[in-house]
Amino acid sequence: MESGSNTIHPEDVATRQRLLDAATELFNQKGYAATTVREIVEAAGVTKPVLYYYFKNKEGLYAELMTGAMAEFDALLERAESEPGSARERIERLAGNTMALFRAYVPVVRIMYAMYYGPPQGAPFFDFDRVHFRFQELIKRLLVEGRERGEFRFDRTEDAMWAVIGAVNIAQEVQLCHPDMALGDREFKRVLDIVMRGLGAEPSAPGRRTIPKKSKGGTP
Amino acid sequence: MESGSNTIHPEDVATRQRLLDAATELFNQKGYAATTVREIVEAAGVTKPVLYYYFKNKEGLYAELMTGAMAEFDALLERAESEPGSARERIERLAGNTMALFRAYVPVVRIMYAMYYGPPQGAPFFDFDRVHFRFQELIKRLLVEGRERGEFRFDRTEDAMWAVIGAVNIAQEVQLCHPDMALGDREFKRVLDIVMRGLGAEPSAPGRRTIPKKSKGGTP
DNA sequence: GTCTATATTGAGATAGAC
DNA sequence: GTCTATCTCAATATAGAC
Repeated sequence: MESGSNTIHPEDVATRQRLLDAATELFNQKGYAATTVREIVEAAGVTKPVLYYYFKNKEGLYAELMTGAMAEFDALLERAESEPGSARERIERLAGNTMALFRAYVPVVRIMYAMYYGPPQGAPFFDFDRVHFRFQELIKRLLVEGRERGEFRFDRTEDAMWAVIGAVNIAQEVQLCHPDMALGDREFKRVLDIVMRGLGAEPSAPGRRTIPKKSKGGTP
Repeated sequence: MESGSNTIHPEDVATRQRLLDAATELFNQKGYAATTVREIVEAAGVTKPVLYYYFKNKEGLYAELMTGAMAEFDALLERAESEPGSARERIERLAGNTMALFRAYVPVVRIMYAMYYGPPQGAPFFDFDRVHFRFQELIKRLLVEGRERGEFRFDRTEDAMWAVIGAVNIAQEVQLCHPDMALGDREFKRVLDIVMRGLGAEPSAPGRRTIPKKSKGGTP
């Protein structure tokens, strides 16, 4: 302030981040409602006014956590809308990136799950469903595109969507609840490949090299 | 007591059940911790001592809800251990029965999810993971059995298991969180069929009537 | 202002009559 | 089996000293 500097000092971001981290930790341990501002600032090694400076209040801090993570996922979906590659490639890339983001945000995601499934805690509402729906719609579009291109073969788009999302979803749940048995990138890819195969996709040449068939679906 | 009757009067079960129902409703609305005994008994139209008569206390009532549902699922798994049919049939039956049970217990399951994901609420601990693991193990065994019989074709049992469980899991989540778009028996079966196909299973003759092949895997 | 001691409330739990 | 009346106890609020 006094120095008139318009740069962000390392201490600023560090302090801000320490508050976010401390809040994340505490919200996870005791829940949002049971966590007091006092506990957060003590854990972050700052005083109350610092929290009210960076965030409006406890709700603001919480909102920052939620919107921060959701915005990243939104951005991921945005990018995924206009990416090159076959439908299958795009679905697998989207699913993989989703998992990577999920892993990076596990502590925040825990809070989201607690808010979504848990009892009301007086926290401001966030529409966690919105991004899920957007994800679903994108998957559906990619599936339809893939079917039109002849990559996939399925009757109902909804069914195919649930099969794909089921794989992503279970990988997320295991990551969240049983990190010890979490699926790595390769494991997840293999699970997704099972679904892809179920959707009539060609084997993705893991190991053996196959020549892509030119004639498809003809009479034997 | 005085009549010496050993039959259970309709009023008895009704009262007990009303308490369970009222508690379920309230635990869902406000969470376990925030729900008072007074609210439960008022909602059930009885007085406090009635609750303490049928259940030891609030924890006992809660425990009854949890163990009741879990016991049913355990029984389902028990039965599924020794059932006839192909591996695929058994998996599909198990998955279908699981979904039916899930639907029947949705209100109780909501409480379980809140306890599992939500903040601590001072409720007694229940090992919700146990039944999941048992379910996973059974699925794995059926998958291995199916592969040995030539019904399935997959490299790693774990991958196949996650693909199957992913389908079951997503069906449950949609049932729980978006009942309006919940998968019915037929829809769920179709999603599972996609996974089965991914596992190399033969198409399950949906609609058209096919003669079961006697020779399998032979050269065409 | 802050602190401690006391009051008040409200929740879970029980005794004993009917 | 159910009720009325009561008890215990912990959290919270508040008064009043410092």
